[in-house]
Amino acid sequence: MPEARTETPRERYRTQVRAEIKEHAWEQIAAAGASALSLNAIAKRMGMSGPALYRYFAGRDELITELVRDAYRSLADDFKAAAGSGADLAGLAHTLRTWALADPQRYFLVFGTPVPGYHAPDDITGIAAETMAVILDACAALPSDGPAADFDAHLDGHRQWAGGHPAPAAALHRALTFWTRVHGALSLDLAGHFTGMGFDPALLFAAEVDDLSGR
Amino acid sequence: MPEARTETPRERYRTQVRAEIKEHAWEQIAAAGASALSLNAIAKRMGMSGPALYRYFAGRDELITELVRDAYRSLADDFKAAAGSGADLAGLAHTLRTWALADPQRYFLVFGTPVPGYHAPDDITGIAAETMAVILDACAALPSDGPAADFDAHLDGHRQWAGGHPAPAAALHRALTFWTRVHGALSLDLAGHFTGMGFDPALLFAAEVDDLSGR
DNA sequence: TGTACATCAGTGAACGCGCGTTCACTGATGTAC
DNA sequence: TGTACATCAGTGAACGCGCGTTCACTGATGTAC
Repeated sequence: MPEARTETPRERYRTQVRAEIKEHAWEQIAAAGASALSLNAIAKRMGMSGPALYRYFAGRDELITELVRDAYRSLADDFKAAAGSGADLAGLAHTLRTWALADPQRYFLVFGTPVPGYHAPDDITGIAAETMAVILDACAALPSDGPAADFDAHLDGHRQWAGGHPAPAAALHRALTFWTRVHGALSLDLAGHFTGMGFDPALLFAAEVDDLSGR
Repeated sequence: MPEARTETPRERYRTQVRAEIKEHAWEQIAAAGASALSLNAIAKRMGMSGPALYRYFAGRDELITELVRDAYRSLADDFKAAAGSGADLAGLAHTLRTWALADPQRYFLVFGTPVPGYHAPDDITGIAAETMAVILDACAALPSDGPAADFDAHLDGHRQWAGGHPAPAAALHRALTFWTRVHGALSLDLAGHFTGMGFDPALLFAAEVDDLSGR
């Protein structure tokens, strides 16, 4: 369709440079953590002057927010793709672990130490909800057995976070449990708290996933 | 005993000022995170000039390492005190949660986003081992039931991290599981990932602890 | 008890650095007639 | 196809800031005789 609003060369260039800036930002974060991210350093690596970046981002804060958004987006997309390929809860756990190991500092940018006073924009919260929805689906698909925990009753009365998902309370509970357990094993591993202990963190993670799926 | 080597006034003053510097450092970390810790800012708050702090700490890095060490120390002491008062595994979980909530940024200094390239001194690893020993004792005291997980066999062959603790593999497994689950629920909570979701994070934590203790 | 000396806490100036960000400007690229 | 103009990417200088850290120095506190 020739009438379709197509990108001008300038626009294409703009989005390409923006992407390149982000790539360098990620490299810098991977190397020294998010707090060491510097616009000037990025510019230098790209062979341009510092102020040039202000053509593409309003400032450092906007760049970081954009990186956070991209990180959430990428995780949500990975989850949806996994679910689309028929992944169950264990498959989602594997997806999260792979995503985290691919770039630990990206993981920590999202799930690590919060900066006091920072609040994520609303649309980012929305992307996080997409991810949770995939988990909820997977939990609802599992047979719910065993005795109901005390917590289940509370969840039944406080389920707005599930965005209207019709899953039974036991499934909501399992979704939250999935989230916390998987992050517990992952974050301690990535933070290096298992190094030198001798056992294989991957097996500990697998054991948690087994326990989570078959109960 | 009058012969006991007693502190000179100067030594007392020194240790007191060192402590005061650390207190201001913790306040600053609580307010803006560890990456915002600044020697000059601490000095200003104490009404002294920046270089004065170099009488007490070799530099910023030494101060931070000392804070990390104190944090580990304080957690290990709390655990030992709890165990000494007869706390079981659930009691230890409560101890950890209380410790974390008392100063979330202290928690994140120890268990949060790692700085790439930083390695803690050996004595800190030793303090962490003290904490783990308390957990292992509590796990060994619990009746071990249920079927052995695949992971247990691996742990039996890789138990040097337990420091010679004679607990059976199932107890080792439970100790690690305790550690990861409790951190999973805590770190997501403290990082604000549950805010606005509607349910009570304390109840989720309690549900995890219940599951951990009675199985 | 008093004097001479050593110790040490704290100061102020200075160094060098990198940061985010603004501003006026140049030069190339695209658009309109 | 060519000319006039608008758009916009990128530069270089500059501002103000706070940082960690060093250095030579002052002045008070403690020690030895």
